[in-house]
Amino acid sequence: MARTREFDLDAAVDAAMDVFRSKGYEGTSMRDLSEATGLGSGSIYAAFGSKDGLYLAVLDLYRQRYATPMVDLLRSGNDARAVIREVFIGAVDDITGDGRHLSCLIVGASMERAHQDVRVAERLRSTTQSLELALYDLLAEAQLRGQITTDRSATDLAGFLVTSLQGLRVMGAINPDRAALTRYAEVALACLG
Amino acid sequence: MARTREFDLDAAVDAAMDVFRSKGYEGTSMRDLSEATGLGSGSIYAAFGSKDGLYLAVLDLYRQRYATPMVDLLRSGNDARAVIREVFIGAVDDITGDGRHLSCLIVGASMERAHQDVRVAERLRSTTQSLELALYDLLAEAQLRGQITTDRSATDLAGFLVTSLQGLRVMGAINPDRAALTRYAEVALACLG
DNA sequence: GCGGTACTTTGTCGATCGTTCCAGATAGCG
DNA sequence: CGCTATCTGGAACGATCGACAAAGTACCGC
Repeated sequence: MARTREFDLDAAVDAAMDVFRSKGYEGTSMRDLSEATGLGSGSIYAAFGSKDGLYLAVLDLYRQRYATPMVDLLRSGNDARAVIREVFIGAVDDITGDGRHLSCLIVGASMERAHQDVRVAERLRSTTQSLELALYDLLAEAQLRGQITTDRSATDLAGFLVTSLQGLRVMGAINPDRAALTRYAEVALACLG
Repeated sequence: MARTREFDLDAAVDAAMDVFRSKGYEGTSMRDLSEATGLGSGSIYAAFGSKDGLYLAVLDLYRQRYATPMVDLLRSGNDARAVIREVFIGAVDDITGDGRHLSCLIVGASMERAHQDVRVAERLRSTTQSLELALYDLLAEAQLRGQITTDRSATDLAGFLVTSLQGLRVMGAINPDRAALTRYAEVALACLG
């Protein structure tokens, strides 16, 4: 080994995340990424190989930071309705959190990149599935305990909830009205019976 | 006056729509648009002024073609639950219709353009609002007739349904499974009580 | 402290970006 | 039929795109 890397790789991915979230994939140039990370383009290419490579790294960090904690929360063993509400409220907070207009990378990638890059599509499917699965396990047990409706299968309810979450992200991008989004989320929660 | 315009302006916007829907705004080049419309770039700039101008024209055509009929259907005076189901089924059909991966321009614009172009943001808000309003009128009357739940205000139910519709578009982009999307839509409809 | 190696920086590559301009073609008017 | 205003396609613009190579720099093992 020789000279050590001077910059924090994670910090660079973190900085790049903000850019991709606010400008999208195609709307972000290597120059934008250089400025945001403080790295020369050479360093970026050495570390990530390409713009796509950096984007994938950003997507993975995003999943690790936002999707994984969500799944963990759902699997924490607490009351089903309570944790699901917590997840929804947390999502609304994310959406309306600051005025920096940082849209959800998952939804953005779904619209812009899923059809162009199979690696992105795989990650999106994987993320969605693990979220659906965590919800399914939670809902199925709650159904057994008679805590929520059995009119619909746990599978359908789980998929529906994820759909609602994605919908909230879109609505929030159009009109970031926290009170309204919260009420919409409450309607979705009420579907659990 | 002298020479008249030779090409069909609407047809050009129509052709451009497919490109923007499959590649997004930033991912579409003027070359793509020239090829799709069969026009030279000079003609495009003469007719629309800029890439943004053409995009706005495309967005307006999209609203006229998809959003307006939806509103008309909701205002047709038929049974609330039936027309709402029809709207949702129609949306699922759109999403899974062909294998050409044409994503919803409204959702795409919400994610990619709403934060960058105020004219786009205005149109998105206007479209969403007229859809919500049509749903509100329909739901409020159905509530009076005792056909749907009064646990939630018609306003919240309307917003929730639009949110679900947007969510279906996102989920469809990740995994265009018509049967699954239909079941998720049915769960949303069941929320009407 | 020295050689070697990995990392960083800088400059630049050809391609392509959105846009503009121009020369030729064409249709309406006198 | 000639004139001319307008439209057309394509050439060309400067800027910027993603990507890369070479040169400089700092660190490790010896």
